Amino acid sequence: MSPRTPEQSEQIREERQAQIVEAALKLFAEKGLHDTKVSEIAAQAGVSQGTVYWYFDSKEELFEAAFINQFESYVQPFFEIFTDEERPAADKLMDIAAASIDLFADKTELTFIMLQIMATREMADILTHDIEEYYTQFGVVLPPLFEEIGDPDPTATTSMFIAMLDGLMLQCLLGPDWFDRDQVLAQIKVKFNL
Amino acid sequence: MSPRTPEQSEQIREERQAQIVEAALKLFAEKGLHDTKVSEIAAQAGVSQGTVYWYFDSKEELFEAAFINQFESYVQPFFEIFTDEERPAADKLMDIAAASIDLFADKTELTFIMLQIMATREMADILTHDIEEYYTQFGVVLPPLFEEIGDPDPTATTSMFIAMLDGLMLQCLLGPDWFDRDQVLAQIKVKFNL
Amino acid sequence: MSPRTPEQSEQIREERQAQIVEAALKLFAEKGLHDTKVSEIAAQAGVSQGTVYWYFDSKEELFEAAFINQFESYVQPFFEIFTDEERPAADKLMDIAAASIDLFADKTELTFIMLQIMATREMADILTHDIEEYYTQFGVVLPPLFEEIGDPDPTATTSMFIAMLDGLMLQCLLGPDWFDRDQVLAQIKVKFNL
Amino acid sequence: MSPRTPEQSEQIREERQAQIVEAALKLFAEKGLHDTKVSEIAAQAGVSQGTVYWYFDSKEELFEAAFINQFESYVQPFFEIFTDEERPAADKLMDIAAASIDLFADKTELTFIMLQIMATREMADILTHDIEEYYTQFGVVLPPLFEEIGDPDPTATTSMFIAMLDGLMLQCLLGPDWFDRDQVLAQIKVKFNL
DNA sequence: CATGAATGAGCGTTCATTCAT
DNA sequence: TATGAATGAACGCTCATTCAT
Repeated sequence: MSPRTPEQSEQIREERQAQIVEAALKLFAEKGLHDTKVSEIAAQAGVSQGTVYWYFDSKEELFEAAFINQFESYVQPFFEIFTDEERPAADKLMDIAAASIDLFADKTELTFIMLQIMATREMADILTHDIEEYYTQFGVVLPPLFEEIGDPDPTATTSMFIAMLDGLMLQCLLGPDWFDRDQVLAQIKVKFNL
Repeated sequence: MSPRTPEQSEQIREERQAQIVEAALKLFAEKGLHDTKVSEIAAQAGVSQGTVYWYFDSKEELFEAAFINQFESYVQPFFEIFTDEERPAADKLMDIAAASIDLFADKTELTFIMLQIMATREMADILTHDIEEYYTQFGVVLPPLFEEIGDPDPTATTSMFIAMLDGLMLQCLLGPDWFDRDQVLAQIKVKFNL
Repeated sequence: MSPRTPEQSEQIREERQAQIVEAALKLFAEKGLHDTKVSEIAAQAGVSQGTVYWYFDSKEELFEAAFINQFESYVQPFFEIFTDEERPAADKLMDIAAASIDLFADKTELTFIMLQIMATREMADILTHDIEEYYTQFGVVLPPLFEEIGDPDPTATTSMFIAMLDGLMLQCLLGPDWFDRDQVLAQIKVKFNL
Repeated sequence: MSPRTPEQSEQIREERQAQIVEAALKLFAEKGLHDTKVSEIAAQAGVSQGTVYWYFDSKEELFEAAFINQFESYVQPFFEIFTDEERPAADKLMDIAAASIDLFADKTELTFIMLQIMATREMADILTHDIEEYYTQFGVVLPPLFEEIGDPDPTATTSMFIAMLDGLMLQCLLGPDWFDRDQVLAQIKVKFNL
């Protein structure tokens, strides 16, 4: 009956937020921003509608929060690979390919949401910006790696490489059986001389 | 004085329908199904809201009609390449790559809409089905071509090839400047031995 | 190819009008004024929507026309009985009862429409007026007949008598099997001393 | 500060629902289902349109709810008379007649709505079913009563009796002055030997 | 006379958001 | 903090009516 300590309060806040974000992520991925009702998110999260608005100012903000929150953990693995000084370029590139495929298969929900953002020109610019930055990073980091392994046109090859990974993402989304992970990785190794 | 002949009626019907589909396509691509209001489509098409409903039973039906209508002309070029008996496999594959890139750049609107459909799991199954069929076709036609040019693993290579083209589509959508068409085509030629 | 004579024109007019009124009557009776669309009436009558408006200024006018048109032939039998000088009062009253029951069974459609009019307070006053006049007529004509046969309270008896006939109408509408025409007529004869 | 207790919530729910049903009943009776706008019901009930939909899924459901809700209290008096073991048959029948007339005069609104339901063939079957059941009850309970008082054809007499009461209902609806309650009751007593 | 395409006001319904408790 | 009742702007859709042909 004693009032909660600030720490407890904080903890509750974080738990509730996480609950709501998780619920939102699931439903947004399934049905998109507009077909997901706040009431559904509340129900899925086991809280009332009012509570959703206690933690987020609007549905859109919740969407952004859900996206950004997850996006960082999404991008993390790549930056770890990028910054590993020791590993040879060829191995790094193979690691990126593998990480990419596995990530898409794992974090399907976020992937769907990314796609939704890209599929609509007028969607919140912040998000589009985040995604563009992510692509840009790849565009900066990858060419030197391809150069290192003697690729004749590192820029174009980078485009192909990124494109291929993104395309595999689409195939993942359509269904888990569109390609064989290991066979495809093997061919990537061959085709890109890794 | 006299009522319109059936031919005139039919012609009017087709014209109006085309107007509306065109307007819808544009707006759907820009803003997605939900953010596009029927009133906007009507205004863009230069007709009244009621007229939209004279030709289509619902906004959703219009979305599907707009999609399917365009989808066929979208897919056409590929089937023409597929069925050309004379052309060597390597050339066909290069033609497909070029056609794909050019198509995405050309028919941006439909491409956006396809992406929207894929980005939402619960979207009209008919449409998803159409798209899946399209992918399946590629999965059937391409492996023999890669086999013909001596590729060691035609299935996996096909996955890579399709993925790459789709990924380039995504890059097209993000903006026209993400890659250089000709350089990338040149690298495709090299990497896939075409 | 020669133009129609005025007589032919007139005949066509009347035929068309009759077609439309008949169709309207049927649909109004089934579904009521509001649930019957003009397009349905047109289809049922085998003409275009525009044609309906060529003959009637509005849906409401068509409703009234359909009602009034039929109402006269509905009321006719009663006035014939009323004005037959020769027939004894008791026989007249039995005739009225029989005519009433048979009429309700016969002209079900109009009966439904009358009921709809009565069921809604704000319905076109003209129609309500017609119906009230019809009741009033009965209220004027019947008491003397009951007086003639020595009824102690002709006014109250008239109310009962009319009410009973109307109530039998309701039973007719609910279904044809709610009462046995001849048995009920026999009891009317007994109860009202006819 | 603290959220409402479940009891408070429940109470509010019931109050609001009653408000809305009452408003709906009034307007439906006056103008019928279609001519009554949800916005009008909301205004009459002193709530917003949204609130109407918080309590009822659709206008039609509200119509049914309003009807059913009231129908039970409508029918109640009759069943009390039916089940009174002591009272002689003749008295029961007179009670029924009196109760019927008074009910129609009292609960005019529900009576109008019943009539609307009966006047349209295609109206919600549940409601028609309720009304039919009500008639059937009378058809079961009344004949033995008439038999008890020595009526020669209890079935036919029952039809007449019910019909008369319904017909008086119609006269009530047309206006309060169409008949004199006590005089008519007196004549009923005479004619039906009660 | 007749057609049916076109109109647009109007209504039912939804749902993000607010707020009293 | 949390609830869920309440709000009302907004939108999809209907359909009586009009009008060019």
